[in-house]
Amino acid sequence: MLHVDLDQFIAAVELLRHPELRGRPVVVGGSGDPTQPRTVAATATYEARAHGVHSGMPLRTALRRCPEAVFLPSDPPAYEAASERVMAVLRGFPIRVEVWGWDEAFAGAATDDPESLAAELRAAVLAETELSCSIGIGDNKHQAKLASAFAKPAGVFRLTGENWAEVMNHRPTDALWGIGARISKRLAGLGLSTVAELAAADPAELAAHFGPTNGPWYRYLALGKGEAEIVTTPWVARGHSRETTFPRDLTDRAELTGHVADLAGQVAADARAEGREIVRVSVKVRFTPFLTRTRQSKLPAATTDPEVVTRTALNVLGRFDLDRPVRLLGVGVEYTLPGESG
DNA sequence: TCTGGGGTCCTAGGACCC
DNA sequence: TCTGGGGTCCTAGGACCC
Repeated sequence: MLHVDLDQFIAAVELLRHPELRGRPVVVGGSGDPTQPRTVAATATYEARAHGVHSGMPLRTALRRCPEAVFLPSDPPAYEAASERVMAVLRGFPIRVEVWGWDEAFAGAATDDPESLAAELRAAVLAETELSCSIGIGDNKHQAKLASAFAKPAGVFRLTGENWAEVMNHRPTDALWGIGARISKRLAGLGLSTVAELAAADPAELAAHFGPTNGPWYRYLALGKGEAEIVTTPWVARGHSRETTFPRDLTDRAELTGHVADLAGQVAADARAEGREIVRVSVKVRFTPFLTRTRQSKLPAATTDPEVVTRTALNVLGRFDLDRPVRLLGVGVEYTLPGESG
């Protein structure tokens, strides 16, 4: 099992289009206007990171920290196109490829020498797309995914059952793929701070604290286990959503209604374009300063009718207390899955 | 650091039914 | 009404990931 991870993907694509910016601090995000409030960086080059800028940072903060940085707008179609070229290169090899977002893929192959295969994949991707990637080798997706991070930049690393304990045991639990800051903190509260401690924990006690599925699963992760099957068929989306953070808070009822109607129209059009039927509509409202609430409604029957989606979204919006300023509105839908009846 | 947008899965509690 | 024990559906929220 291999995990292919493009190095600094968005920044690398932008530098291919703007070679004159190589070596300069570059920040990509939003419409590229660093004075726009409530917009964050999608990525930052190493030169910008040296000034303390990182992805997720508000552009206005990035501008303060690095006034000489070049700010570029985010251009998803360009990243999509670059991703397609990379995946096409991978599919040219006699391997099974499972695409995992723009800049990642898992690959399965029967080989005695995964390091050589990884080196060939890296060389081919670089030669045909000018993009650098790192490759992790593991017994399963979890191990391969962590290994590719250790391989960065532009390298190959192997993490299997053989060296798992040696490489991982001393690390904090949030080093595992699927355990974030919150769970890691709760685990630490139970005296489980390292991967080794979590691996040795009592599954029943974990289940009591984190639920019957999640608790024991965390211990599995600490033991280096994980999904090992490559799925080459395209992913079938469960649903789809659209949301907007407004540069200034909204308070006017008619404006809120208008935005929700627009968003509902978009998700309905998206569903139609994908040929999917809608069974549930949800509305998300983020109040100032940052309180987020959702309400949802199951439709009496699956539909593709934009009018039904919009009417339902407006109904759901009506169930909120809208007496506080609103900074974000979102509308999401859930689809029927193939094989389910509408 | 006044904190994007788009996803997935799990959990808990209430309603309802037998 | 002095009120057991499920099972299922639905909703809201939390956590994680890219």
